[in-house]
Amino acid sequence: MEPRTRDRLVAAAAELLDGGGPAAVTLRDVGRRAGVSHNAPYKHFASKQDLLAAVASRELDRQSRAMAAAKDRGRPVEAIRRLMHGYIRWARAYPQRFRLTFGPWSRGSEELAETAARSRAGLIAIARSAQQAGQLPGGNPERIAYLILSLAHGAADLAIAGHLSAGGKGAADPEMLVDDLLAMMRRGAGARR
Amino acid sequence: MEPRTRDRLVAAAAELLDGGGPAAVTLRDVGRRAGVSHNAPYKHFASKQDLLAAVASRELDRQSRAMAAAKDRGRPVEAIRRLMHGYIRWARAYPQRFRLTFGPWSRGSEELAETAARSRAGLIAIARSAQQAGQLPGGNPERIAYLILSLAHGAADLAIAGHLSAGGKGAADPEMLVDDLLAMMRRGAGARR
DNA sequence: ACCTGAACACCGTTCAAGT
DNA sequence: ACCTGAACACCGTTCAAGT
Repeated sequence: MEPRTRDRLVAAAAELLDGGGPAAVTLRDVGRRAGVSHNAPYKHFASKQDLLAAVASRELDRQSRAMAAAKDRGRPVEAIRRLMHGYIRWARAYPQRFRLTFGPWSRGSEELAETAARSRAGLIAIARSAQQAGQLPGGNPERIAYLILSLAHGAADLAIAGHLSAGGKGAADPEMLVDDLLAMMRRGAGARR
Repeated sequence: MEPRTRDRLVAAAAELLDGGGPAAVTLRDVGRRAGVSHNAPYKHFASKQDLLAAVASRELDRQSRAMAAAKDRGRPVEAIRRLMHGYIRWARAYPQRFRLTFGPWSRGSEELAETAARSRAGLIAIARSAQQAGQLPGGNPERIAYLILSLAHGAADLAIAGHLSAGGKGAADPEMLVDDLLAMMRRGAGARR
């Protein structure tokens, strides 16, 4: 059985997005790549924005699955480290999908917001485990989790934009910053016992 | 003397950008707002992308100036805190300019990259002062500065995208996360003396 | 030096119609 | 249920021309 037209449209849109951002995702090219007319996408998506939201949804889905898979593998703090490194690797490998996913497409799409929330809940749960294991400082686990996620997200975004190195030297790379933060946090947790 | 056409074009572009993102910045509207033909922008900018780069440059310039102004006011760590809070306030007040500034516009524009580098150098200098005053942990001041900047940047970006709250509760806001990180760092600095 | 108006190719979207 | 082809309004960009 052939892959569904809808899936082919989403895949084509993702490829075009990688090539040149949302502006490069023309419905005519999407249709051409999927082997249908430039008009067929409208039978599956209400608009171009809807099609792009579907691409973002697919990316968030994968992230959510990675979060769930990492939940019970190794020490909690190591799981967090692995997840954040993976997040950064994804962002740098597919900067356009990364930007799209956190763009203004969450607006309106209920399902998209839920997938993202589920993914974040997974991270928070692991952070709570790490706290209980004495590998992260105490306090609200949400705040700890969001602190780590915000750093990884910001470091990845700045790296993509080329704003994370002084004169091209690259004295700080995103993975290193995540490790620095986790080390600092571990020290903070240790001081309490 | 009337404001220069060029400046009026940049101002018009910034307003349109705030309204609806880069797609809403049509050269026809920019021209209309500046009181010239839809074609006049091409006498000042090579392309629409160039015009948007000028908007980004203006924003980076302001940031760079804020960085310089904060340099010698109060304790270094307080200056950093004030700067990061200001950064976050700017990002949330003008999300489209924030996104544009760290978008793919740095590519090609030499001047833009230099302004950004100057701004970052200012932050690094303050971080170094804070280290010497025992208000931040030791180590490479660049890494410390980029750690703080990445967190502020990431928290602001996630907040804009609506990905910083679990179910709309808003358990973590960007300013709070910055304060958490700085407090943790101060504790780390204290442990060494 | 700075601006205008016509023109071109392209794009998102709509519509009437076909299986 | 899914797709096509023509058509419309709009946009970035170019060009010849005007002061």
